[in-house]
This record gives sequence, structure tokens and C-alpha cells, in this order.
Amino acid sequence: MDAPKFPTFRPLYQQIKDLLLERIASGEWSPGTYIPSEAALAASYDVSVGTLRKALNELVAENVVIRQQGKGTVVATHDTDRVLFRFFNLWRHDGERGLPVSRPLGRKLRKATADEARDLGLEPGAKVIHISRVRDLEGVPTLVEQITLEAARFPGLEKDPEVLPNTLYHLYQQRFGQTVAHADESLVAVAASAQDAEHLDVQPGDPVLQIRRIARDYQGTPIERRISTVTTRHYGYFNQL
Amino acid sequence: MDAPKFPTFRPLYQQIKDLLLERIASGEWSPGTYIPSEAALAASYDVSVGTLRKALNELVAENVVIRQQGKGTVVATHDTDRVLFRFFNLWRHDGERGLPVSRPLGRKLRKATADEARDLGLEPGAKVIHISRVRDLEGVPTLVEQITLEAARFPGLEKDPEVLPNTLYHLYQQRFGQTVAHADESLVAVAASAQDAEHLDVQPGDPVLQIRRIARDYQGTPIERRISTVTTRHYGYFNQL
DNA sequence: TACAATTTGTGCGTATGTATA
DNA sequence: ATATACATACGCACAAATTGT
Repeated sequence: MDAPKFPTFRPLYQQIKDLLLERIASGEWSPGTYIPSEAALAASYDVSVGTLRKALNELVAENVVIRQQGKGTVVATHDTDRVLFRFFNLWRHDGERGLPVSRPLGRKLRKATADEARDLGLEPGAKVIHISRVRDLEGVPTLVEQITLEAARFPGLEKDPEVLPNTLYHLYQQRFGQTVAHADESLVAVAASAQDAEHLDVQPGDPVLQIRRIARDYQGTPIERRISTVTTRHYGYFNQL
Repeated sequence: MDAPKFPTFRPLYQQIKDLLLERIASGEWSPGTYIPSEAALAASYDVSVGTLRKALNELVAENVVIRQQGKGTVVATHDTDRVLFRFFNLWRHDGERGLPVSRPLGRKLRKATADEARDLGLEPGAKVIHISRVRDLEGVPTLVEQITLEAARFPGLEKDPEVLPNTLYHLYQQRFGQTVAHADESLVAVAASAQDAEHLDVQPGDPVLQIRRIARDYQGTPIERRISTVTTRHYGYFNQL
């Protein structure tokens, strides 16, 4: 009946979780690093092992760390299939899935458009890097991606890796210390533009799926804006509820 | 290096979880029921409270039960907003969301098509109930739904509730004891058919989003097949990764 | 192959705090 | 206030997986 009380205290395990996440986000424990054992961490924070486990298990649920019996606890990287497929939801209509092969279309450093600045939380006119590419699935052009990144976070990316790898998120993480931890996607159906139609081997005006993604780091700050235009002849966007 | 071993044992808490889920799926604890307390259940299964908590917490994570401090543990129902929005992912482009209002188009008992039988796991030619309706969002027709149900699971639904409620899943649960626990969705972009175009106030051939959903019960058995055709002028399908 | 050390996973028990009726 | 139920926190013992000796 009362108004909801402001939480007067924060459970100890959540405080520990915040501390652990901070050490990960700060780069003290970079992706791929094995962090100290439960026992060692519990002792260092002067809490029980159970409390520390509860904190770690929440980080597991959020895909921040991976625990393996006998080995230890490692900060999640973007090179495992598990993490990879988390950000790739296109399945063939018969239920199979294949990894895409990318063909570059262009890459340049320029000023952000109004939309890009809004989505990335930047000042209007801030410098961004724009990447566009086509991705083939089993040899069939299926996807056109328009990617925008804040230039300050990815210094030199407009030129430097002469050939971009297929999985960009791994590159972001390894080369620039930028880890994509979450992403929001919004899907709409649109008519294919002339350019997209050509790349995707469809007719201009044909219906295509447009996926607008904003990828964020551990703290929720936007890192990448990605607009994918997909022909859904052979593939569909799959989601589990 | 070795081939992955077949799990020689199943943790106790998972066995308990299975037993609890079975009592829920069987209807012994129907949705809305408060199940016995941790202490009582732990005693009845002769396990520790901690083990029983771990089993229950997994059911919480799977949205099967809801726990409330001081009250108890209740089997989840389809009448709370939380569960409701889990199966409704359309957001307005400005970030708001409104609940839809439904207008019936038709309802009949007939034989399943080949596609319907496959999706629902039925014999070819089995009896199904087909429902079609238009849903308005803030007064704007936005969605056409084609729903197919196995007739045997929903006896009389082709006629009985003269007026269908807005939220069908609650009806399935209350009237027929059929609880939608999970769902798979596959999204594609298609050209609007003449009929859909008329209902959605778009031109035939205009791009629309098609959502093919198969809803399943606790055991994963298909309950409902739903094809939603959506105009994405004002709304988009939102997903968090 | 055998064994030991390390690390996480499972399971038990207890005490105390907080929310609800 | 009291009783009930879940939430938090502590501690311990042993099992299972991994790695190195």
C-alpha cells in the first residue's frame, strides 16, 4: 500500500559483482584473462565463498565471464562460437545456419550524420568511421551492412587493418579494447534501394528486412551502430522467447 | 582430447527441478497456485533447503514460477504485464509501446494444411481451429494475425467464447489448461498480399514484416502456430541481445 | 599410468534480515 | 506484534574436471 521504498541497502553480493565488473571494464582483467580463484577473491574482499560465487554467477548469466570446473574463470572473448552466434541470428529456413563471408564495399573517416550522432550519443558533427560491406551466406549475397563507429574509440581503423576480419567484434576487442557486451535491435520491413538491390541480387523495391542495431559496452555506452539490410529469400531472423 | 562423455549422473537439484516442473505441467499445481514453501518441499523430498532453492531459482529463470519474499512461490500466469510483454515485441519507433486492440476477422474449424500440420506436429488432415484478426495500435491497424490451434486441445473454441479476449494466451491457460511457456519466432520481409494490404491500410506489394511463431508448452510440445503480418510504419520489432 | 594440486560444482546446515499477511 | 516465507550470508565437506608432475 505504501509507495515503493527506495532500497536502503544493496546486497553484499551485488556490491561484489559491481567491483568485479569494474575491474573487467577498466581493463585490469582484459578479455581472455583468467581471474583469481573463488577462494582468493573471497579472501581479498573478506566475504564468504558463497557470496562471491553468487556475484560471479550473475556475471556468467550476463555473458561477461565463463567458468569451467577445474580450470578457472575467464573474461569472455568474442572468438568463441557461442558468443559469435549470440550476435548473429540469421538461420536458413530449413533450420541450418552458416557463417557469413564478407566482401568490403567501402571504409572512410567522416563527420557523423544527425542520426548517427544520436544513436551513438555523440556531439553533432563528431568524427566517425563508416564501413560498408556485403556478406555472403553459402555463396549467396544475403546482407548489406552499414557500420558506424566513433572515430575516437577506434583510432586508425579507417585505414589500418588493410583487410578487415570477418568477425569485427573480435577485432574491436583485441585491437581497440572495445568489448561489445550487449546490443539492442529494431527490425522493420522496407523496400530495397537501388544499391542494396544490386548487391543482394533482388529488384529495387522488393521487400527486405532492415535490422538496426546499437551495440554497447559493459556500462551500456554505445560503441557501434549497424544497419543490416537482409534479403529473406533463404534466411530468416530467428528469436527465442 | 577425449570424446565428450555422456553425463553419468544428474545433479540432485536438477532432478528436483524436473520433479517440480512435472507437478506443474501435470496440472497438480495449476497457474496461479501457491506451491508449498521451501522448507516444506525440502523436507518432503528429503533434500537440503539450499538444493531446493537452486531448483526453484532455475524455474524462476525460465519464467515458470515467480517468487515473492514474504508471500511464497506462485506458478506464473499469463495475466501479468511482465509475461504479456514477453510475447509482444512491437515498439513504437520513439521507444514507447502500447497494447493492441483486436478486431475479429474469422474463426472456423477445419482440416490442417500440410504446413500447419508440420509446424504443430500433427497428423496430416488433423482437425484445427483457425482464427484471424486485425490488431490496432493506438487506433492504427498494424497487424494481421493468422492463428492455428490443434482442435483437440481447445474443444469448443471455434464457437464458444462468443467474443475472444485481447490476450489469447490467458484464455488458453484459464479455459483449456494450455500454458504457453516458450516460443520460437522467425522473421522475414514479404510483399503485402491484397487482403493484408486492405486491412493494414497499405498498398499491395508494399513491404511488410512477417513473424512466424510456434508457441510451446512446458515440455516443448507445439500449442499454437501464429503468423503475424505487420506494417512497420510506426512500429518495429525490438530485441535485446 | 598414476598421483597430486588446483579450481569450480554440488550438497548440507545454520543464522539472520526483510517483506507480507 | 506475530507468524510465515523468501533473501542474504556464512561455513564446511566432498565430487568432478583440469593440469602438471
